[in-house]
Amino acid sequence: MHGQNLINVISDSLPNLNKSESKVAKVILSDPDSATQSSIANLAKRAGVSEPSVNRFCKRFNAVGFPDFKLKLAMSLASGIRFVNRNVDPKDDVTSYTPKIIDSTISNLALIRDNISHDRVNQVVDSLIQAKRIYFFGLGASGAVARDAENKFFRFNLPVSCHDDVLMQRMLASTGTTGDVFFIISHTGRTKEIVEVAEIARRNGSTVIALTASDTPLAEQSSITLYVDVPENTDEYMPMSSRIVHLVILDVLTTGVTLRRGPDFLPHLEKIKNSLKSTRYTSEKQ
Amino acid sequence: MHGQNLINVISDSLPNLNKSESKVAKVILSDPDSATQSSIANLAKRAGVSEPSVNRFCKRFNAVGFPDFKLKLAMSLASGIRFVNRNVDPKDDVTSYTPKIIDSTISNLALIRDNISHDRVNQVVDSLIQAKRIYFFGLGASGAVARDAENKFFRFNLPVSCHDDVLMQRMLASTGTTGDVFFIISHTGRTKEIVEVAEIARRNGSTVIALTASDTPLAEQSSITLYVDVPENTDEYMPMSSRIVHLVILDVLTTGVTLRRGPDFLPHLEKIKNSLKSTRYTSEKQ
DNA sequence: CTTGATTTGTAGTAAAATTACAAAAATTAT
DNA sequence: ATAATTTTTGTAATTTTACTACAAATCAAG
Repeated sequence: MHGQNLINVISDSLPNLNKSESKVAKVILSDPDSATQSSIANLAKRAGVSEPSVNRFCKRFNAVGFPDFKLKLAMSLASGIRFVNRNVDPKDDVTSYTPKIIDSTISNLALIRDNISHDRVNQVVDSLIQAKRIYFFGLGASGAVARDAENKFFRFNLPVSCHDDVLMQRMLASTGTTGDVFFIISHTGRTKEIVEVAEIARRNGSTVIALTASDTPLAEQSSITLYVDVPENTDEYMPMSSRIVHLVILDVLTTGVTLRRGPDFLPHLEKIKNSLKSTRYTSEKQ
Repeated sequence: MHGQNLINVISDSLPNLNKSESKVAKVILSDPDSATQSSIANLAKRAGVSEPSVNRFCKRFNAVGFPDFKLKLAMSLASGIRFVNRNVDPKDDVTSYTPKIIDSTISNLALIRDNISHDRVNQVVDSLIQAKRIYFFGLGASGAVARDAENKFFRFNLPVSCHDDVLMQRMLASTGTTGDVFFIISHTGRTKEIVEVAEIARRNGSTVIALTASDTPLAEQSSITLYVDVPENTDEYMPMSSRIVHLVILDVLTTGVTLRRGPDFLPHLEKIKNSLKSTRYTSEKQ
């Protein structure tokens, strides 16, 4: 794991701590910022324990000693992710649920950053570059993701389209041939229709790329799968954030395609950018 | 600014430092990480100066003393080095551009987390809850965002729809009345058509909520604006990440609406969730 | 060169953190 | 239950670290 946030490590191991250690933990968690600025004596006093207890606490969390612990705490505060895995609570107000939701999204992105297979990404970029035609398929929330993907890939001068209608997807899948790429986006990887579509497409010799969870029927039916295993959200109030992760992965793929195309391709992208200029009010700066 | 990076502050003021201070500065800049872990004696020795010189150096940069300086240095390393300002380079390969893109998205999210106006979010949640009808409008990439928003808000039993067609948007805006909410999403806030649509809607007494950049024509035409100022990406290879930020803000808004609705509303959400179950292959676990 | 200001270092002091060890709890076996 | 053992916690001494006051050195201007 990529250096999990110290605050969360502490709060996760809270049940495994002994009496004085948990006293220290609580004081630190209640106000981590002030903890980074107090001396060991001060913190010990606030927690109602002895100084060596605080020191032992620090060592338990893989710090050399108290100063080192403060340093690590400060760093993990600075790195920004404060509420990872903290669920939204019914009595939260804006000031608390807003950072919670954003932080949870951030932590999901950090997770995929550390776990995505670069080989797979490369393979997918290869397939997309060689494709005669690209179809982006998705249903529901993933429909919007497919839509976004179309918008981005359109700029590559590739014959690309996006479909969120099951019947249309079926028809296209069954008329697809070798060289066609069906890029299927699905959070669950278990939606029957979409799995069937993948199967049909593959039977006809098309390449099926799936952006979905691992160990799912859709993953099985695909030529290449980019796995996105975002932790299940058990909390009613927490929004599903796999969409965001999907979108960012598509950003990665478009970047991969752009780079593979080489610098000769940049003028083309520039042209598309410029074509939109006349539709806008100019900014004061210009 | 968000607490300027200490490293940059030091290297900027390098010419204004006296002999021993600049010796200290050079040692710190040459290896900031190790500086955060050394004692004042060690650092003094490495810089070839006395301990009080190091101490004075720290005070010059607004630290209480050496330990406080180390803390600040560590924090600015943690927040800076990770994300922020790492552009994709034409000779990057998958292993380098993938984390760069994800990190840049993360840093944009962290930025909005620290800067979004909670009052505005509250106002918008209020408006959405009281709305007789909600329209989500967007063009291009923002069309996909609007689409996603519709998908999410649909579950609230509110009459909601999504439109990415300019003519349709115009017609709806001009037939809107008091109580209708037009939620307009735009990265630039300068697309002529969408600004006009906002103007028309507001003239007819509808509420116009904009999710866009500050100081733009669209922001001016709106009743409430949620500002998303994602740094301009000058780099050709860097994908536009305001979409992602927009989506996450919509997550925040839906959470706000859910919480405002109170726990009585949860069964309804549950019902919708269940309605999708039969469309899926069950997971092995169940 | 001399005067005054600034910079730097020395030595002593204060504070902070750590260690070794002993007392107190808690746990286990009898 | 109670004795034995382990674990937890605190006390006190030690060591390390940082800071302060002051003096020496360096530098600049006349």
